Amino acid sequence: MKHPPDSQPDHALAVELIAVVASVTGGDPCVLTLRGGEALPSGPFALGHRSLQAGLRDWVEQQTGHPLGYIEQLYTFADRDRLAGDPANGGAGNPTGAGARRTISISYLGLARDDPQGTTAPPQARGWCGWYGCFPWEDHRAGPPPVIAREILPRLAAWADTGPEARGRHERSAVAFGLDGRDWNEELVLQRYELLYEAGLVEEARRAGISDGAPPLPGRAMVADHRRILATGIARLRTKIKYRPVVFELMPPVFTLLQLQRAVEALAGRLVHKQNFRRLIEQQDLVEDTGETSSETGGRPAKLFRFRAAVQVERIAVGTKLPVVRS
Amino acid sequence: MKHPPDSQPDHALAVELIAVVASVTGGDPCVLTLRGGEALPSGPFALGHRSLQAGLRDWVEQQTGHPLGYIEQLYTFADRDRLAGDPANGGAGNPTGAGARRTISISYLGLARDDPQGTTAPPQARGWCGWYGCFPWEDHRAGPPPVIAREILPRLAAWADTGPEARGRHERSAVAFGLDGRDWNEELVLQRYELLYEAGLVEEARRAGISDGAPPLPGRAMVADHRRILATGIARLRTKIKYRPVVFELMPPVFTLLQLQRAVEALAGRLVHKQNFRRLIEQQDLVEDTGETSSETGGRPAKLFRFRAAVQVERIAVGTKLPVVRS
DNA sequence: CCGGATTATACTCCGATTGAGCATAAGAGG
DNA sequence: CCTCTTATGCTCAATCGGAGTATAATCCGG
Repeated sequence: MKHPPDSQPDHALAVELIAVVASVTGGDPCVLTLRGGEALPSGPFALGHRSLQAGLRDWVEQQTGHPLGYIEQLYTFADRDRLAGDPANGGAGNPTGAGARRTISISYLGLARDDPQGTTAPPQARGWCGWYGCFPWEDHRAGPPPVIAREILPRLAAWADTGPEARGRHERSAVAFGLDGRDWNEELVLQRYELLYEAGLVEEARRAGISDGAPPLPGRAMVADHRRILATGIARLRTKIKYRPVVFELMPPVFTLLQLQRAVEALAGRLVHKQNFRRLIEQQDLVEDTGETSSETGGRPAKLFRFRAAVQVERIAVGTKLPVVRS
Repeated sequence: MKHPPDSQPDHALAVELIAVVASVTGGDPCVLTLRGGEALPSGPFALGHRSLQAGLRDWVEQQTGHPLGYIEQLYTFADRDRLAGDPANGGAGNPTGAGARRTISISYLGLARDDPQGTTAPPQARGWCGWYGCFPWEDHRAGPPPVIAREILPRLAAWADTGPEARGRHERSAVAFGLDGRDWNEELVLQRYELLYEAGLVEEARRAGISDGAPPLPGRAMVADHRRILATGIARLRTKIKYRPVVFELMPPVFTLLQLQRAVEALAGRLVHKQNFRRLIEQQDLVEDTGETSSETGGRPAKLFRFRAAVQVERIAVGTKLPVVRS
């Protein structure tokens, strides 16, 4: 057909599916992991799979026992040196030259409810692992984490000073961490992680031979580039909750507005204005009153709401804006 | 390592890179194609490629001679029956069962300036092919195209009536085409194409055995599922121009605000309010005055502007909004 | 039974943003 | 000079979004 004759299937290419499955348990955002937080669920894409989605669901369910609800494709990774230094990939003994076997990872973001059906085991026992254990600098719900001012900023500044493009490095740091009067932007999860990687402040960078000499930052590392994929997923979710009603995929069937707010705050890593949040939810008709109330919370009983499923279809239509002309 | 023993590389998997490269020529949005609009540039991903992006650039440049500027990953396709009935894939003689060879297509969106350097050949001769030739129902700059009311809506309605889930089909049609008092949403390019495909109104559907009996809608079909991939690219670009200054990648180094507006309108497929558009551009500091003017346009000479490159970095920081609390 | 403490929910206020349009400026062409 | 055409400046009202005040229900300890 249309390709040159050297287009035979390349036997050194492996295609794998990998999942970032998020939930909120006990007020904290979690991701589904294997082996106590070391790795994301993943498995090879096989001919038997009807589609990428189907294959992904199979693997996740098989490896973790959790059925998935909503899923969406995240990103496809295939850089030659993305697994550099990873022991599972041959480690230092298998440097990243040509001829190495190449893995293409197609990542998905999934959302699930943590459903402690019958079990009394803690979430960790069921594979859930808190995000902020991997990214301590991302949780600003109680103000900026001290690690930023105490460790990250000085070390980033030192790194920026050394480089040939000091100017650019300083600016990227400033944008990523909201310095010089800029606002903190919770969506820049991936940019921050990649900056820290480049600067040699995270464990994975040191595996690849990049380090600033000091020990890595606090924050649990993961196998291969799984932490980068997780960062990609978190970033996507933080963006998405703002224009599509996906939070509800993480909520129980019935909930109070404060519970909903706490879930959003957990994901976004920052606090939201209570009254304005309620106004936002209500004026968009996202929820409906169940008529019942909950008095679990200590104060005045809260109304219980349920998500209006009809919204799923309607809300597809809300775009962002351009100064269009009507006629 | 961590996967079951059957995780050997699958020799029946082929990985291809495929590009939707957009530009605006003479006021109309175009995409870079091969063979007069039949196919998008594409080629197998090879071990020699440093990264997906690098491989894509190689293929596009080799096949079309156009160097790429901005590119971003779009989506990865691998459904078993996405190439159903495509002659290049074995056609009807190679039904889509298991055992068939499987192609994974990693698609990218690229932006390029059409640069008629030296040539006087028309854009088509250089591989550019107007979007709206493929999607006549997407161009609303001169009002809703008549084909919608005359052909699409009646046939969609008929299709919706027959189905078991008539309710859902009608609602999806209404959302996609802005019926029943809803607004037209130019971002839903992919939803519309997929709806028309499901309803059997487009050529590609008939290849796969889906048709409503009548001849396909006007609009040039493409090889395999390239038209779907193009729809994905257009949708992404229409979304993206609203929150990231990517239009400038399509503009000459110096331009008038009206030229800029026309480019945006070409992409969005609808007209924008002139004065408000200017206000938007200026208040975001996206451009700077060059001091020169152009009198090409027949009326009062227009100031010439240039894109402020500094914005690229700054604008990364603009997120969407949540009612956050400041402290 | 009363007075906090605690959470829920209703409303108000104001500045910024956005949609829509009017008015004026500066050329070209007759 | 008059008219046509495009460019550009400016106004006005409606809406949105951020921030805070006020009031309503509960629980709990005394």
